[in-house]
Amino acid sequence: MTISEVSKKYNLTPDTIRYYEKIGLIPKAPRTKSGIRDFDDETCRWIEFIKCMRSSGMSIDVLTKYVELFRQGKDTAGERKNLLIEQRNKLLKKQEEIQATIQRLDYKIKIYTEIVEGKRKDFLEEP
Amino acid sequence: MTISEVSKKYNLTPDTIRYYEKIGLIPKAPRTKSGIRDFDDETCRWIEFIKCMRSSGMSIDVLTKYVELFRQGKDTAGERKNLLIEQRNKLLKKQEEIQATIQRLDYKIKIYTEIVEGKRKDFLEEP
DNA sequence: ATATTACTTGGAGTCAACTCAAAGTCAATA
DNA sequence: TATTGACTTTGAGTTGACTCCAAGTAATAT
Repeated sequence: MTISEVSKKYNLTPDTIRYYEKIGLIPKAPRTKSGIRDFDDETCRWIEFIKCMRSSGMSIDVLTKYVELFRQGKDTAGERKNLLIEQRNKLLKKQEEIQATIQRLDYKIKIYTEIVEGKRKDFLEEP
Repeated sequence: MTISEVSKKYNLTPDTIRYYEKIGLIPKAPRTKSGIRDFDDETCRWIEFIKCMRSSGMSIDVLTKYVELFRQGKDTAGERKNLLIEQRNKLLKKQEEIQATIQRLDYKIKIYTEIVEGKRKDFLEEP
């Protein structure tokens, strides 16, 4: 698979994919004899994994650490597990923050609906 | 309230609060005769509101837009409502992404637990 | 009266995560 | 054979969101 095919498949720009490879966030993709990247399944799985993790806001720093541990082999399984647990906890916290914000937005949207429908004229100009 | 008091109350640095004021993310705080900020309740409520919205990852750009509409008065209530709805939808999407990532992490953590406990020796070195 | 401390400003610097530009290579087509 | 288009690299530039610095002022403590 060429970089542009992978780029379409995962909706990442070729530049981003090359950047991820450069910083060690995904393995170095195999190359054709003329030096062009020819992505194999394993590299694609890494891209998909990284994309999923990044989409939740996980930092590149943490992910490169994970990838690095991975490359060091099975002895680092425990450390990788701890890293993932820590990140999961961060995501849970983030989820709570988002939940709180959504609830607040729901309330404000309700108020705005009443205002817009003219059912509430006593609107205090408050955030 | 001085800036350092507000800073402690909301766990934001004074620099961040000044920055928020400068870019119009919060109203200009009242000043003492010697020019020092003396935050009132309304400004504090804005800070708290902005802090909550920012904690969910909402962009400064969108929030300044909201604040700007707010300043334009009640005619913009409909537009503000739409803006909030759009942001709520974004947060819902983000929440789903995080949820998907957490589930994936849960699975991986389970696998890692088995590996660490020696219950799984057939581990394929896959992301 | 001087020193300390907390504030003020404008502007520069930092960091994460891309994103773009320039110059070059290679395979395929007109 | 020449051009086209997709790839390559290195390195610089951008964006968002702060964060820090230097120089200055004002109120308070010694």
